[in-house]
Amino acid sequence: MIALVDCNNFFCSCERVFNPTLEGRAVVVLSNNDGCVIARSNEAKALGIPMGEAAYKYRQLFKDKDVAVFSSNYRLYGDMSQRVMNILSGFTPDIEIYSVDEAFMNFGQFCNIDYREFALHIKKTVKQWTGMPVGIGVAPTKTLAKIASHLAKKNPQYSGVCVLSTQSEIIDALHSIKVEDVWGIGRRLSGMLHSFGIHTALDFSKSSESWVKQRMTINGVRTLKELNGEKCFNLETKQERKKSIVTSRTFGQYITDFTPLSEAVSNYASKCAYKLRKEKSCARELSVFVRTNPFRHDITQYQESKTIELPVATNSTIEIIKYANQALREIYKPGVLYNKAGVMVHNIVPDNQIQGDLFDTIDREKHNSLMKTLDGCNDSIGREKLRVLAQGFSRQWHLKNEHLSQCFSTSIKESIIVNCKK
DNA sequence: TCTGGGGTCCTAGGACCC
DNA sequence: TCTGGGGTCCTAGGACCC
Repeated sequence: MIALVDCNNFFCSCERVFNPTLEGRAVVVLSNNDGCVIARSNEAKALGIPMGEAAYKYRQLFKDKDVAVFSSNYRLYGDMSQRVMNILSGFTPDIEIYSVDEAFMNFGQFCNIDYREFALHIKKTVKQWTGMPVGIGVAPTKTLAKIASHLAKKNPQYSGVCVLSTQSEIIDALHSIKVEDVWGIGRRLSGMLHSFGIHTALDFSKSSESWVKQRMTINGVRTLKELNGEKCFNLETKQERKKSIVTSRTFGQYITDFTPLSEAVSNYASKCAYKLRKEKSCARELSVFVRTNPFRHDITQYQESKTIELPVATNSTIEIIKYANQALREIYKPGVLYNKAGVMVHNIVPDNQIQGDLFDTIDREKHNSLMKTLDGCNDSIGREKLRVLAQGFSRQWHLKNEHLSQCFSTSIKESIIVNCKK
């Protein structure tokens, strides 16, 4: 059996843990730039606030209904996530951290246990130790565990835990789930399935393999088999090396000049380099992209990207910033109202398996030790305090986040620095 | 006025190899 | 009139996930 532990309304719950007055109140968390609604408490869902909608459309409703609005505070959420995952890892090392707020756990190794009792115990422990409410679904496959956790949240009588073990329990569950709510079936495929009269997970589970293969490729077949109790997705317990890393942002205001655009791109490049070093990886390719606001039909649209192959795989901030700017110069067009840019690194290799270059002019040892010092400083005194000059200080591109909560659980060192300065 | 960010996998088709 | 068989690699586009 496989369990899926899923934090309830994760970002909202993180805000609540440190601000109990929010209990019982509608809470929403907005995306970067306070753009879209990306998390809602149950009370906010009940008010009909949809997921992913533009926040400005709901300003009045927020005011009228006294909704607590937060900008996203990813430091806080990342730290809370780690705490929850640490606790789960204490129950079994056989765990896959699937996303910031979800983990699969292998229950197969436990003999003679009552799955429901065990899951309730996990749920209670997480709540007690971190304040985070979770729902748990237990079933023979990952896809069914997803369905079980969905049911655990929707039906109060389950008290947050739903176990699907017998055939009849599974059939009842499949009957109650819409096909578009099945893991792996998105908007396009569910639309197609509806047109064939397939509306519930149970309808879909009865489809023939060849029919599904033809219309939904091999992934559809895997989902089909999983719904019928056959494991196709294994637990990925060890973290694989990332195949690509992206840092991109929508700007708080439009940018036209090269210099601030270059500063923004340099900052994203620096972030990519930092992420690479944390993964002990280097990249052999880098892309930069820029674009205008696609929602503004009144302005000339422009969107371009440029990919550069690096002579030697690297994770040096200095080098990556240099190539990012080289790429940016090739796609920069004056007079354009840019509203987003990003840097992507790919063709990633382990940092100890790098193909050298006979004619390399860079002292890589020196870069490495400089980067170690850079990270050491920034990890202890606060992010990006020490930076490459190209990253600039004007921050014309900085994000709008007018409703940011404190970094309750991670800001101690930074506040010490501030106090020392005072 | 105001609409996020970061990933993965699969397939078809083209180019190329012997 | 008639033109094989088998394979790899790359890319763009589409689909999905959180």
